Amino acid sequence: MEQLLNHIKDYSPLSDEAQYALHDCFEQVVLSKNEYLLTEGKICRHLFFLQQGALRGFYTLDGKEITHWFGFEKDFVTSFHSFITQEPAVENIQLLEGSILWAISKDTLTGLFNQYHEIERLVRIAYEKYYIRLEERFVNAQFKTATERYENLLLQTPHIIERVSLGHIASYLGISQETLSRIRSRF
Amino acid sequence: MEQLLNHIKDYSPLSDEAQYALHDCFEQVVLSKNEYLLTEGKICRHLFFLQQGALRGFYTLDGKEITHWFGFEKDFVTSFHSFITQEPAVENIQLLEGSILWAISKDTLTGLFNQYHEIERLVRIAYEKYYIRLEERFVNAQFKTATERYENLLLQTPHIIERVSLGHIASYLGISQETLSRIRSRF
DNA sequence: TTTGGTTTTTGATGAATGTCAAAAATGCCG
DNA sequence: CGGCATTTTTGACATTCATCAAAAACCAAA
Repeated sequence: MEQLLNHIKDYSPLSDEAQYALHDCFEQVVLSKNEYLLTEGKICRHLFFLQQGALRGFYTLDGKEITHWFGFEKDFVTSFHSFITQEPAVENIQLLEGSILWAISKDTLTGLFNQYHEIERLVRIAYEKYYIRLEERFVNAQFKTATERYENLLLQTPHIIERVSLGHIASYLGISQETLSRIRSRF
Repeated sequence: MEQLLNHIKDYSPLSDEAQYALHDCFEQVVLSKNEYLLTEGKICRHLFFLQQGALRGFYTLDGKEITHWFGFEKDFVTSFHSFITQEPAVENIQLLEGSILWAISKDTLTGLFNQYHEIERLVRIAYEKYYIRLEERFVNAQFKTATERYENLLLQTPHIIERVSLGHIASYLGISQETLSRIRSRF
């Protein structure tokens, strides 16, 4: 929980009062490898903070699993579309490692927004960071070659390689496992 | 200006007071076709609401222009990364048609956030919509074929076809102009 | 309506990447 | 340590798409 509160301070400073409120509203969730945080068709009612561990978001297309994002330590994770719209999720969230998370429900968060302007600000600022991150991924996806995408991954988040299987990384980069293997073999 | 205030109400209701404040803080900008709202290397200090017209965001890569987004009526537009970080923009924003916009500076907006919780909420909600929109584009970019991306464009925003040149659309879809021409020729 | 510039189409070719299948390597558990 | 399941690599081939070049269509201004 301290990790969460400390991390949050990097986004925007919070009054003690707001921090206490947050402290009271998050609940710990512990899951082991391969378990699911969310499955397709369910409505995602919580936002999670990943304190320790790793997970992936994936959906199924033509019988194949497409991993479109990973979550690691200090990431906020949820099925964003479902969480915001409260419609059924199109994706699954699966643990890649045993993990410790902190969960807050959408209703509770909405209540905090009403009570604390500063918490809504915090989320506004967090959104900005996540938007910029997604923008970069988008530009990579659309306008760079497979090799460039892989090099970029090595530069930006080298730790992924050690914790995630080749197949999942290939999917994440939008290329086949075989192609990634070949790219890798020529450094 | 009424379009702007009306549009904003779709995101989140606002008190009269907050509406007056917004009204006072936006300034009209009128530009003609081919003019630039922003050029690469400049810091983007404003957020714009596009009341009437069309524009594109593009950057240069290997001597070629890559159009990565379009703006049309009722869109909020800015160079997001530059606007948020106040670092030099990597992109250009160019008018595709003569347009009417409303501009607010970052400082002014920040001031409004401090004064009106409800305006910060409005922006938080707007971010959610824009984030979901970008997520969809990302999935399209990374995991769909050129043909599927074009079909998707026809379904979701058919009006683009009539207002934007083939070359710009091809770039936006991440494919060459020739390939788009061929896709189109076989319906 | 002619003219010149821009945009779009068409054709030929090559590079990048996907698919299928099988072999090799790795890792886990008894 | 040995065996089985999973992951990764390798090979052959097909497909998609980019590139280059040229022709055709379109459009706006004189």
